[in-house]
Amino acid sequence: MSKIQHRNLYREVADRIRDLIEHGDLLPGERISEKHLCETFGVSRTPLREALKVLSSEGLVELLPNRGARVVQLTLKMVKDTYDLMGALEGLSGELACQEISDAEIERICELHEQMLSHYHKRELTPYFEVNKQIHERILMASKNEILQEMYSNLSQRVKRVRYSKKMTDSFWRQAVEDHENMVAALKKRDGKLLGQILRDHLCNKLEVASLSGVIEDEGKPMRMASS
Amino acid sequence: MSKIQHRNLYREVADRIRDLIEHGDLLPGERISEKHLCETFGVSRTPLREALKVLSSEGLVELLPNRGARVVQLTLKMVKDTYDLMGALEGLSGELACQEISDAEIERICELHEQMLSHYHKRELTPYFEVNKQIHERILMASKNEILQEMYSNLSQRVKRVRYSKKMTDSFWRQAVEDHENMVAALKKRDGKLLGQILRDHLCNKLEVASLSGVIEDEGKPMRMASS
DNA sequence: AAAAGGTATTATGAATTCAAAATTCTCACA
DNA sequence: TGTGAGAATTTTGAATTCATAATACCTTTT
Repeated sequence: MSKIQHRNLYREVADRIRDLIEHGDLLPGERISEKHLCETFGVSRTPLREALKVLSSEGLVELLPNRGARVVQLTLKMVKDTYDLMGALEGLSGELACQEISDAEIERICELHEQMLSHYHKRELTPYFEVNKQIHERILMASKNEILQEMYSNLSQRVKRVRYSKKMTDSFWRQAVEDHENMVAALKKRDGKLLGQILRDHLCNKLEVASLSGVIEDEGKPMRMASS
Repeated sequence: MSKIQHRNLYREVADRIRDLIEHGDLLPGERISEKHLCETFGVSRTPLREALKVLSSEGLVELLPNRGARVVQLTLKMVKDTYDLMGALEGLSGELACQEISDAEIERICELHEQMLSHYHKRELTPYFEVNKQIHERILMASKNEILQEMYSNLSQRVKRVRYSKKMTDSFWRQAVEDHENMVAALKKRDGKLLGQILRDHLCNKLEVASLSGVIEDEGKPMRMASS
């Protein structure tokens, strides 16, 4: 692990800690040793502690007065709440996108949609998810609402480290693709209300939450994390 | 200005700075002098700087590398974006509330609604707004989604310091009350979809943004703030 | 008088130091 | 062997110090 560049130190440190959390190198519940992290990054406690404050207000770590910091332990409830929020934000992004998006960008999304369909028909799961993600990202960008984008990526970051088995049953998958067909249609018509509605109800989120049930230790109790 | 209590210093400092910003004692664009604030609060630079980091990730101040901090200067676009987001979050709160709320709490909201109607009929603007706010807050609480509540209050904080004249024309006001009638009806029926829809479209937000046009210096340019 | 260049001052970024709280360890005693 | 009081150690919270970047000031030159 290479030493950190000395520019905007606290921000770099925050980025690195985010990575550690996302990749499961820092486990939830586990106490974060300032000293240890300082040595790993080769920085003093000042920027490290500043980074922890930021991460705390991002909801990634929690600070216990006089007792240091720890990675937030997600519960099923918290993940559900987060996905509900992300759904609402995606809905808004759809509404706004219809007002703001350019014809060229609609065209680009249609192309991606075709690609996605192709992956669907060939049953190529990973590329399907990749293109799927890009479509959602492009709609989010098209909303031209930066605060929305920031909030969405913050929420996304919070739940990134949860690994669940995406049990893509055939009927689920068909439904998802159908949703996307409707999305593209709504986008072409620039029907914001409709696109928003579809995105809010898009089963992608619901599916993910549903599949969580299998990975959960116990309702209201901490969740199992990915170990990498 | 009394000295600060020495417990969770950075948090206290952040609270105090939030107040200063909200009340217009720290003006947008103006550089925040660390030294000055340290003296006012009677703390060292360490907790102050930690507080600034937090406020920065809350979107209240911006940090310029090697050039200190300043209060974020809101533009009309930023305020619009924020209100769009708040609308979406209120919509979600409505959907969730219908699933989670207790009959007693519905009853309580109905009472508040009656109060609000009474203020409306007597044309008591300030009490009307007060009760109105309480109703929205209670629906937000009823969603039982803490992250949603946090995000909403963060967004709310960002635009709090903008003072605009609420030009409550008669037709606007009547429409708002009608919206509330529909909201209460949807809540009683526990029709989440409907309540969400109403809240998203509720003209309260739109109205507020609309009235901003009068207070704005220039599109895309910084906004005039309240001076207190 | 205005502009340019260079020095002095100030403010910020980060490391270090100091104080206080929490944790661990030791050892007496049941 | 287990338990608890108290000392020693570690860790955190906050102030201070040090280094560097930005700003202000002052001189010099045209």
